[in-house]
Amino acid sequence: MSTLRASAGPEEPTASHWPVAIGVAAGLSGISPKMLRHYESLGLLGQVRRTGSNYRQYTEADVHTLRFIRRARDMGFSLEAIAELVGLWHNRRRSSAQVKQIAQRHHDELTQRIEALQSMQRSLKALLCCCPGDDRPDCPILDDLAEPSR
Amino acid sequence: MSTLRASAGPEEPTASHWPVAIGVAAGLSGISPKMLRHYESLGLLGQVRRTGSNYRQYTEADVHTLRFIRRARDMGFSLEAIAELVGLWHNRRRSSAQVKQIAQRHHDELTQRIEALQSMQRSLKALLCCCPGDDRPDCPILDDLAEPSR
DNA sequence: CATAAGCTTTACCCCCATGGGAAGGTCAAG
DNA sequence: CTTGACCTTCCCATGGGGGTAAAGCTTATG
Repeated sequence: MSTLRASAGPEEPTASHWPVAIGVAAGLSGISPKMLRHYESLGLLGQVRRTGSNYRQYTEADVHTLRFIRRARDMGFSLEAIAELVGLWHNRRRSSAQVKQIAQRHHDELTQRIEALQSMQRSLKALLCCCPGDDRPDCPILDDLAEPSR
Repeated sequence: MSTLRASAGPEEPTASHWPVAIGVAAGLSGISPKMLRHYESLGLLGQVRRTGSNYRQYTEADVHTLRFIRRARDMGFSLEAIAELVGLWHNRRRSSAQVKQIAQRHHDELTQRIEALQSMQRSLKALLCCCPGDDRPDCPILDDLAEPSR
């Protein structure tokens, strides 16, 4: 056990000492150290402070932002959209309309992706129900892929 | 106009002379030359014949396989699954159960992906309907991303 | 025959979001 | 001091493509 890690329990919601090292920030935010470095390189976090030996030091505010990012990612926002959302979150002169527009755009993209997948699934289902699934080679799935019936 | 291209109309379903060059095969199959080379490097097509000057030559059977691949791709099969499907298609000792298993697995994966996207969309919708979308900064979307209400 | 246009070849770099791993520096405990 | 966990940067891989460039081949035209 290293004192760099959170001292209390596993996945404790609060860290003992601020600022914290990347491993602790990862545990607290639910984002892997790998991704933390990546997000930083993409500018999602601004500049993270460093120790004399170049270790990253995450403040409580940083970890708060990371949790924000994590939840946005869980909703499927692209990293580009997340960067915009974080920017608006930290901007007091934002309008809720700006935020809503980003969210609405993502919602519409989700609709399109869902419909595309559902369309594939409908085609697939139509073929699946015709296939006997037995030991013989005759298979309407392959037949349709070879030359569609339409 | 080059005689390497299909001679009759645009997007004609049959080519004049077999074998054909990659551009013609691309037009006939609906797969870009780039992807034809990529699929070949992945072993989806076996080895394509070459001319003395190293140009690929696609037979009618090759193009038939390419159309098979194209339709499988349109249904969202992974290239790995497509490789299996092509193998079964060309194998007289296959059983339709083998094909059906691959298709069923893909169907289940689609179900999971659709459900994941729908779950995101539900969360998003719940936030969207609470956001006024006006000029003021107060935004329940940002509030929820910052600290989820539950 | 010569040249230009258009095709093909290989070999790169890019996108998304994420993961693995190497090579080397740093730090606390035994 | 050694061990081993942790950190740093950098490269490579995924899937399913996109593009770009330099070079070579083929065909049509003058």
